[in-house]
Amino acid sequence: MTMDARRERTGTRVTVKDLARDLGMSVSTVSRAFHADAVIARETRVRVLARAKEIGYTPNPFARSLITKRTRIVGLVVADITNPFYPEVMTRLTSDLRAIDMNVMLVAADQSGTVDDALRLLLNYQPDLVIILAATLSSAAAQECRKSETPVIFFNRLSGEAGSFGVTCDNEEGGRRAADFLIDRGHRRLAYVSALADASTNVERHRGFANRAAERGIEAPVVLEAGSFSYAAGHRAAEAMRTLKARPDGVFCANDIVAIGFLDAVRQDLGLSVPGDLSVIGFDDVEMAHWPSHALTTIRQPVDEMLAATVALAKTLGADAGAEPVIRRIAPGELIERQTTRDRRAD
Amino acid sequence: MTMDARRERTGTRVTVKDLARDLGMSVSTVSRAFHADAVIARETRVRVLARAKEIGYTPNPFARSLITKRTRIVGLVVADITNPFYPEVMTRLTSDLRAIDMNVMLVAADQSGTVDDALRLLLNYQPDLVIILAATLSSAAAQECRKSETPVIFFNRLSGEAGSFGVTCDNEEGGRRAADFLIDRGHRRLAYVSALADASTNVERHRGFANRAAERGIEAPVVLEAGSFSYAAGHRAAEAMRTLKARPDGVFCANDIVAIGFLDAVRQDLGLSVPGDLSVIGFDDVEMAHWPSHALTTIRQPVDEMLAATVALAKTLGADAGAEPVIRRIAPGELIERQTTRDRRAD
DNA sequence: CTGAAAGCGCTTACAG
DNA sequence: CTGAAAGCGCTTACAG
Repeated sequence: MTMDARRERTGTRVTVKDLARDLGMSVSTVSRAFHADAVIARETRVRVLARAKEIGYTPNPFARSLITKRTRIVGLVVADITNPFYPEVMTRLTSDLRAIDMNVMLVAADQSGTVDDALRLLLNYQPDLVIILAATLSSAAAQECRKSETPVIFFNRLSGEAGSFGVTCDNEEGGRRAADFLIDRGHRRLAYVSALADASTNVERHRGFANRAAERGIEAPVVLEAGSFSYAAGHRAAEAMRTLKARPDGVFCANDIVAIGFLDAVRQDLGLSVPGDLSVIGFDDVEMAHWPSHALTTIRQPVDEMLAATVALAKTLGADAGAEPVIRRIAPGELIERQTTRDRRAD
Repeated sequence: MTMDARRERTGTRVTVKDLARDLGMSVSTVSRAFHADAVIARETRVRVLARAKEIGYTPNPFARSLITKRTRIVGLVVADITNPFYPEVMTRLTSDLRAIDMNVMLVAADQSGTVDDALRLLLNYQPDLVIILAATLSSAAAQECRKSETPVIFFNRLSGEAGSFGVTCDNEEGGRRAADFLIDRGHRRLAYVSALADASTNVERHRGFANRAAERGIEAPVVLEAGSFSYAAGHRAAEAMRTLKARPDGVFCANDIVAIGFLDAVRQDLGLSVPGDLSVIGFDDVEMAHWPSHALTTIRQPVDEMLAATVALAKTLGADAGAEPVIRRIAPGELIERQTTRDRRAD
């Protein structure tokens, strides 16, 4: 049977068998050529690899994982995609992971609640690793991961579940810096715009902000509830400011997108001036924060370092799925002063 | 051997064998219960499915695809992620595909050029279908898809390659509408801000705009080269306007993100007023277009319909991979008038 | 260092 | 309608 006839019969792919026959070697030998740590003559490996390239053979990953129990698939679970911080993280993570030969299977959760089903299907593909972006897991879902012995990395937002990995910014420190920045510049009536109430990022940023204010003898920051990490939520929080007896002069928002929604509403609907009447600080430094239309003062999220830490973790877990769970907390980047804050000491 | 001991030995998963033994049936029968079109007694199927649910059995998709040659994987290739139009498309596509039981394997191409390698790896996983978002394929890559008989759908941006599927907006019609809108309101010196020069979306929008202007006896629109679909590119195009002898009074931008970059630069760096000195129209109606900070007049991209068409196509191709290639062109949504355009007839 | 054989978890003709 | 057997494309002890 000619090679072409064979390929016709078995679908369109070249298999080990084809390659072995072509080279006059056994299937075992051919297979070994593709495993760096396999015992095989140097010269044999070279011949196999060369010929494989010529006829376009590449091992079928499904057949391989059936035996090795490793799939080189990482499941990426994404929810809150309206935050412009995530698209970049997603794509960069995907290409960085590809660089260490891991493939990303994407799971999108439009509404919270659907994550569970999606995750279950994902788990079917036996990912070597699951990375959760911008979401948390229900404890049922977390348990399924544990049961299938799939390590989970929470990126940015941490989870209460024990036994999982985490990579996050030191959000509390970020909150403290925001407080210092405002207080140093003469702000005295602080407010925090709170996003998703129990997201770790939200809680920690608030805590750092409030604690630092207390340490410096400033009245506790008022909390304006936005409710989620979105533009619309920031908008709503500004409306809520109407009901306050005393207007805050320094506002720290849970993140940039919330800050931008807040800004737009404060200026447009409340008719106030920023930074004239009040200063606003965000968190993340997403690209649009530097656009002149927003020019938002904000704290940079150390994305590069977070990404690097995540990939390093993925690599470790690739070698040893049973590694000890660890939370990596990375210092926030600098506070970037733009045009939504000003010095009030002369007021 | 107890079930638990067996699960210990074979990793952590329950297999057909386990379930068959548990039920006192053959492996074949159990397998048949999971295929709607298999010949099996109604009652048997019910029993199998019920017990499967109890002990958490679900067929291993890898083992299955080894035989069926269908993976239920769709490869999603994404490039230009800075356009906020895409994150939404990506996640919605992912969940819609999940609804028809297809899983998304993500490939990110940061730079053009890397798509080829990424695609090759993807093809290894034998996706039933590849969807290309915001990118084109090199002809080498396109040929690899053909060779492996993997259907390709181009979403939004079309490709010159024959034999592939396409879902796009009727961009030419969109361009015509932009021209009519501006001309009807007294604009006479038109300009087009061109993004990626040979992207089909860019070419078609420009063509429709220019053709309609010609039909209505208006001088051919000046072309301002932005060079890509990004904020920074729009910014550059505004700078390029400095060298023009006559300033345009009506500008149609290749898409919203380019328009926003253009707007910011026109106002900030050129010190011009929009819509006072000139009107600006975008294309897409991304979420931020309605933020008061931009309030961009734009043409809505019919995302819902495009998504629906893509999923329908995916379904068809799932049933019959050899379906006749087709390009679906969907009428653009309405032109939404906001605050970057005004009526100049009284000027 | 290489090859023959068993087996990963499934599906699907083929008998009965 | 059900079961035994072959086989999908690989990897990996086990001999030699």
